[in-house]
Amino acid sequence: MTLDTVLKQRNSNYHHGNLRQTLVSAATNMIAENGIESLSLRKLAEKVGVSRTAAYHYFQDKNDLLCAIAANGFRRWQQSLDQLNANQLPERDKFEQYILGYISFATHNPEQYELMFGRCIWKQSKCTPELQDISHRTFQRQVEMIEYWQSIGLVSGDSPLKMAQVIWGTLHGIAKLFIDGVYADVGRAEEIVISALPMFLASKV
Amino acid sequence: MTLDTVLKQRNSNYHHGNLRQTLVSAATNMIAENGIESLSLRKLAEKVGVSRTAAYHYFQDKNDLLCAIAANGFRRWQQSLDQLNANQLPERDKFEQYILGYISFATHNPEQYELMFGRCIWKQSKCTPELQDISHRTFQRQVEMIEYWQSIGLVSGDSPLKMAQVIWGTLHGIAKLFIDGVYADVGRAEEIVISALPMFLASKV
DNA sequence: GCCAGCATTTTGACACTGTCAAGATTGATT
DNA sequence: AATCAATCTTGACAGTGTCAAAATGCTGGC
Repeated sequence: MTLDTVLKQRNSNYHHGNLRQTLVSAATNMIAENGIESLSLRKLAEKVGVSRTAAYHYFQDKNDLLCAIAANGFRRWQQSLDQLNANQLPERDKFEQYILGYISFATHNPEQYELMFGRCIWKQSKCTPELQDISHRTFQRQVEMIEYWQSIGLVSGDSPLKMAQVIWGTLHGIAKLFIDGVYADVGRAEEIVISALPMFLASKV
Repeated sequence: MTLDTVLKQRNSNYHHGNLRQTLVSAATNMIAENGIESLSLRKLAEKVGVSRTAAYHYFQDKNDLLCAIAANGFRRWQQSLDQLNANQLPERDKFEQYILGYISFATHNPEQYELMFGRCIWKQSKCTPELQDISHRTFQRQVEMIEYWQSIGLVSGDSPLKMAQVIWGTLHGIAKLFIDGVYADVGRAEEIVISALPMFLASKV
């Protein structure tokens, strides 16, 4: 596809060029601004400059689109894990960075986070194969990281798997209490999670 | 109001008698069965045998009704705390019962729990004065209980308030991961939270 | 160069939702 | 018995997700 083909396609609404990706990113912006519940396919279509049902050629339904947004979130989260592992830090600091990174990701992308880990998609267990796949891999990876930190004696607990689930639970819970507005001041989330850190560590240093 | 007045009111739809309470309890049942998102005022009205907009005489809008359900949830939760405190148990066992009770309440009333602690009401900060009041009292009480357990050396941590928030976060997070279907088998929630118990305790017994 | 076929987008329609304004019904009070 | 206020209903409107059928434009084969 040549450049002017793309440009020509930009002008006409027909054969938009990359409507699918445009829809996903526009939708991601819209939920970030006004929340998941106020996203409608019609407003999205209008924003993108396309008719109300155009999205149905790329997504089975609204849920399918939301799954795509969530999957993107997992990709971003995976990248930040890669970045963390690339650093040559002492494992204790890595663990701390992991925890802070989790809270930071959640509080800076609350709506995407909700799609990734919230009831919206998982409860009705209407989960795209793509999302199923990447989320499962991410969960797995998370568990393995914590299991590793436990195996080197950094993290406490007897059952590695259970401890991983507990730690994840703590991070998720603190994140959600702030994100959802039960606790008011989101800025305090990191502070709270730092105070949870010694709880996880085998030697309370 | 005499008995036959009530009975007469039962037959006619006009002057139902206690429509407000009927609506709340019917709605509570409906969300328990099919989830919050599939509750509509119209289906509710039909179930109760009343016209679509009848509820608007008792509730400002749908959110107002949901707040009433949440407030009821807090009342129930307060009662279970009363019951816990009435028991003459060693404090360690009380703490364990508290934790198990929390998870049990959440997993047995997932939709009501979501209304009490979830984004649905709090995020848009559209919170009834009644709900504001009782929820605030409950949060306060919860914090005080944990602060107490900490003051007698049962629970670890330096800042009592922060530790209370961390513990609550952990319970909330584990509950929500199961409730929302991120973790599959809800039955394992109690098992997980029990494995988190030593993490909270000052002496790991 | 043109046409068939295909991918892509639109239009029309439907059932469903929350909510408002105006009217209807009924029990209680005078 | 008449009036009033509380209570409930009807009608209406804009907004939603989604389906079926039609319209549009690109592309490969002649």
